[in-house]
Amino acid sequence: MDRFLSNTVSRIDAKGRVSVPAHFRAVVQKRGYSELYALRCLDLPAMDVGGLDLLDRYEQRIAQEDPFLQTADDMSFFCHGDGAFLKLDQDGRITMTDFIREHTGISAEVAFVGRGNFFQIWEPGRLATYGAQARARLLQLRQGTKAHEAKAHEAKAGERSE
Amino acid sequence: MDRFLSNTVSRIDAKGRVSVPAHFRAVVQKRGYSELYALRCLDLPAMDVGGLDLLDRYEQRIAQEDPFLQTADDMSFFCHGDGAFLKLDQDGRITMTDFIREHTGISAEVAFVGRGNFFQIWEPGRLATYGAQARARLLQLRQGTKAHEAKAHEAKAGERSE
DNA sequence: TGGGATATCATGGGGCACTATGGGCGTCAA
DNA sequence: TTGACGCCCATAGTGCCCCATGATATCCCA
Repeated sequence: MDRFLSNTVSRIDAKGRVSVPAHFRAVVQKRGYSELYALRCLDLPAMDVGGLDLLDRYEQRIAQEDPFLQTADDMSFFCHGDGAFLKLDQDGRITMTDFIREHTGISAEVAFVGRGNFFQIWEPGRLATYGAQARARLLQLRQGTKAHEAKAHEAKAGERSE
Repeated sequence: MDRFLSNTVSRIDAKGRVSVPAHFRAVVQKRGYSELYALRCLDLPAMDVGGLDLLDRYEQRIAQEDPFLQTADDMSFFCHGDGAFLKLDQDGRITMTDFIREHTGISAEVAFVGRGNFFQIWEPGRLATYGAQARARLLQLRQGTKAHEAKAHEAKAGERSE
């Protein structure tokens, strides 16, 4: 399968390196990504990592903003900002740069989270917090607890009922 | 028959492997699943396990959302981040990874529960508790009203033992 | 109808290959 | 020189392939 799935935590070694999970590396190869790009998530303390198509996704996102406003430019600067190119060494490890650490809060351990077409890098603690929140939101959606919002999503949400 | 039916408990061996019940394996084959997709249930300490169509359904559902809104992100976070592929070894066994154990509480034994188009994996004790509660709810439903809530409470109280 | 032969299953374990992880060393630039 | 970085190797741990065993179930034939 060629999708990034599941999540793992690995330790950063004394030199600041982390092994990218073997399964993820396999996906990278299967998808033919010759290079990995890491971009700062706009609204989360995480990095999005993927191939060149990841850049397209961000450009679409930014294109949603009014080009006459400062916002679009800020967004672009923020997430493209520094060199966000990740190089896999020959043992399949990447180096956790300050660019990554600053944005994610990563220090000793890294959580890799599959997201289908790309994956994310998190500080494990923050990931747990965010994950719990995301689950709570989904549960709410499913149970249609919030009368107003639920209405809007009702038709769609009936999906997962078995 | 090509539905997952009934339930079984099997032991995990010293290497962390469990045999998937032969009957389930037959269904897997009949349905042409080449890989198994496992997903952490949103509100239960269980894993849903099925073919790739299970994942496809989620992805199609996500595609209906605005990809840059939080709902889409939450959904992807759930079905990709909390999902994994299970590999059947050639003896029809799967390995109980920490990924599964953490969510389900599984340690020494696994309960396989048929659910029609997919099946579930539980820690046997928790399954028993949950089953009792489900039966209590059904009973309450059949008896028709909230007038019998007292009864339901009684049932729950008797069977909750965590 | 009973009893053995056969197939299938659950379970255990050996062993190889690969993965994660640590560390040595040279190179290049500040 | 020092520290960041790339390249290389060593080692323990894990996953996965393959085979062996005993228990059950199924079938066939006397």
